[in-house]
Amino acid sequence: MRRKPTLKDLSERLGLARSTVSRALRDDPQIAAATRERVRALAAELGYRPNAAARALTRRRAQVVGLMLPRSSALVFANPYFSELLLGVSSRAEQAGFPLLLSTAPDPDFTGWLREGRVDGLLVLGSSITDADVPGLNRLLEAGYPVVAIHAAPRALQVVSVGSNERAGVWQALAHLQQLGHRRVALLSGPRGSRYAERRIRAFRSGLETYGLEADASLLVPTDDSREGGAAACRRLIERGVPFSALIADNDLVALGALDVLREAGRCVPGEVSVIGFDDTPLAAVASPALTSVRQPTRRLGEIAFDALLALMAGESVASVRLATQLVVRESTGPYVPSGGAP
Amino acid sequence: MRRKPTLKDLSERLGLARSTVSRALRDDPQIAAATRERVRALAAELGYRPNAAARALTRRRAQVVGLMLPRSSALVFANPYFSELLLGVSSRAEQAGFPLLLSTAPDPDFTGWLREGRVDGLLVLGSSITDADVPGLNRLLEAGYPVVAIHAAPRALQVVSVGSNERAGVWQALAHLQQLGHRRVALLSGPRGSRYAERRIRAFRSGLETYGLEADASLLVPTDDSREGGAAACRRLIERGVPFSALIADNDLVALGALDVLREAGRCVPGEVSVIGFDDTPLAAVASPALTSVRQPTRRLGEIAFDALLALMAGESVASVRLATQLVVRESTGPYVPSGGAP
DNA sequence: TTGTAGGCGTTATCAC
DNA sequence: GTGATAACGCCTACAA
Repeated sequence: MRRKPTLKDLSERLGLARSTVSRALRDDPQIAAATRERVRALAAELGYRPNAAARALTRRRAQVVGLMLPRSSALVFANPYFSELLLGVSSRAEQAGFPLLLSTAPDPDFTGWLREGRVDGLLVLGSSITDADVPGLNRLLEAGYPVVAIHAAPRALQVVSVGSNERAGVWQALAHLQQLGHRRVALLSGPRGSRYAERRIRAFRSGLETYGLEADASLLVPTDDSREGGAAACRRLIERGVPFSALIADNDLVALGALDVLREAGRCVPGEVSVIGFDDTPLAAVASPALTSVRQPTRRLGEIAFDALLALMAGESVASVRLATQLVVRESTGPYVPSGGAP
Repeated sequence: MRRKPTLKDLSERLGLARSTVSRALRDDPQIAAATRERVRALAAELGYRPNAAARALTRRRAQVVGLMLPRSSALVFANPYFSELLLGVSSRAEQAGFPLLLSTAPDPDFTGWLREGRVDGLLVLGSSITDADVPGLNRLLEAGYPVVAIHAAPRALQVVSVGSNERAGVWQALAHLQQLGHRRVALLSGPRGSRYAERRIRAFRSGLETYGLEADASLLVPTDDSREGGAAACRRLIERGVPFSALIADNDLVALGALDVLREAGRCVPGEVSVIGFDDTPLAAVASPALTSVRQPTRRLGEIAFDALLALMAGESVASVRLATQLVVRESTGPYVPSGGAP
């Protein structure tokens, strides 16, 4: 592979100093128009491009931002949710001239890229941060490295985060079901023990109380956030003979799994059971019956997260953001009809 | 932000030469075990990490590979197809220790990253390469830069490509329809003029002949590869009164659009019209009726593309690959039933 | 086994 | 306006 041309090559062929050439290429106002043109012409001819590493070394910034989407967390790309997020982030990053360095490692090294100077700022999925990661990340944050968490991160982490108001989302779902007359609502939650799941479970419990719905521990089933997981959870509910006339799933995939099982079991949706998904991914609209789902403004979230990071990198101070969710009502929810199972 | 520790810092605090420290950290066999431990201990204590830019500068490699998924081409992330691809690529990249630099710019600069030394190799979506890009890319390839195209690239480009056998895919779809007794099959193709679409149109035409199906120019409608585009195309077909009993869509989204319109129009699928999608994305299984679709081994494609790139970077010679497609039969195709429209 | 002395390609700081 | 020169942080001969 032929050597790439460098500033030195240009300067020698032009009989100019390297510094002059460098300035000419970045149109420094103090350079004579004539020489600037000479330099640019040759640069174009040789196909010169400044070396990124050398530039990063002297400027002390890589002009890259990192995005960590650990595969472990919620199947990443298999979940359309992440596509949306990536779309939001990447569109802004592109505009700002910061390519994205992407990691999907199951067990991510949150601090490495930043400390190596590989990236100037970092976007992380808050839900993928474990308690074990907190001390390292906190040290980094205290040292002033720009980091933004997407979705809520552990409380102990002093990080700027950008997310949606999940509590309100859960309540919107419950309010809708209550208005339809439902009283026994199941929750197919996320993996037991994940902060993320716990948060929604808390929201669910308090919502039950607020809306005067029945609280019953057997209505709460954990899943692994996949379609199969949703199916398994729903099956468990049915096999145990737990009466319920509506269910809220942790995401649209889980809801689809539940739909599969309800169909198998001959329970009509929404005739006998109402189903609500979460995230309002493209799958929701395609499903049959089309899913009522709690929309998170995912793409917007990605955009806002990137903008926040950029501001942090510019030394501005930035506050965390919580966007509103919205219940998108489709065909999978309907009025409560007293019948066989539910009392 | 506190200065990051460097080799110099370590060496001074240890009373060693920078080179010794450097070697110790990369466990050079020629370093005394004792000093190695001393060095590592301090490095750990200070949280030392070698600076990526400096390392890239001396080693002449960035340890990064680029992936260009131009937004313009087929809606990128909105299409689950790309999620799969990204999943394949990133899983391999992760293993190999090469973070991915991602570009989604609508008008990508294919050669920039490579010439800046920002990446050591490049994965591009073949379908996004325009004829205008060819000369620049060819120069790069001749200079020995490692590039792999995913899916077929322009003929004129001497690039290694990894794709699936789309021709065979189209033929599989046609064979299936022929066996079911269909004679008039429509094609909702990709954007007029895209190489990609032209390729499939050619495959379609030759397939019609091979399987003895009716060739009729009015059965060929271009779309923009979106759900709305599919709907529009199908609507056009119906409004023009073109008789058809089956259709093949350019991708699953387009097929969904067609499904929407057929339902509106009161044409039963698969009773009156059979529909076949392309790509077998997760949407296909969720649709109702579930879509028969031509599966491309998309994730595998991503893996293979990355592996090929790695081999190229290692100086090995690599051949292009064409993987087999597979027709996944679901509910949207059925036997031809003579009736109203189709002769 | 360790140290010395460049060099990687760019930018920034002085001079001229 | 332009030219030397010294960083930036690491690596690799070559010495010792």
